[in-house]
Amino acid sequence: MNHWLVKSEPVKYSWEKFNQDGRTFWDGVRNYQARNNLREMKEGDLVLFYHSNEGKEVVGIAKVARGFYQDPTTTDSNWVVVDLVPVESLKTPVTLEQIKADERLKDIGLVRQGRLSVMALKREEFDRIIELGNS
DNA sequence: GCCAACGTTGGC
DNA sequence: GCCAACGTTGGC
Repeated sequence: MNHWLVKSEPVKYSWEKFNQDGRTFWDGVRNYQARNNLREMKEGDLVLFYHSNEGKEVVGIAKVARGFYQDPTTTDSNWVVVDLVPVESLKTPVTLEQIKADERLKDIGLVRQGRLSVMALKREEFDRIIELGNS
């Protein structure tokens, strides 16, 4: 199983809204690197949900409910989406500041490649963030 | 609101 | 195929 992190601006699509919806397709990715990551997501993979711009913190855990398929919001076959469902909220959100300050997390994609909106996480990184979020 | 980082586009 | 110009993202 793989681990991922996706970003969303809460103004556009927040964790709260996601939980109300119960399920969503992750659209709007228009970057090849992010798209390639979407294509590698498999049903059952776990995904951290990060709020960019406002909050700047990891707020919850989601799960891939359906692997990639054509983005229904465009006819351009370059772009795909995956279906996500919420799993649980972190007890305390893990801020970007905490991540940068953590010896084990300071090299993750979120810090090194700030603009990428869908990225892979190592299991250790994923587990560490969960640990911080539940302590 | 500014700016750094970085991806994309287009001229040559 | 290089590189300058430009656009977008996201932290501050």
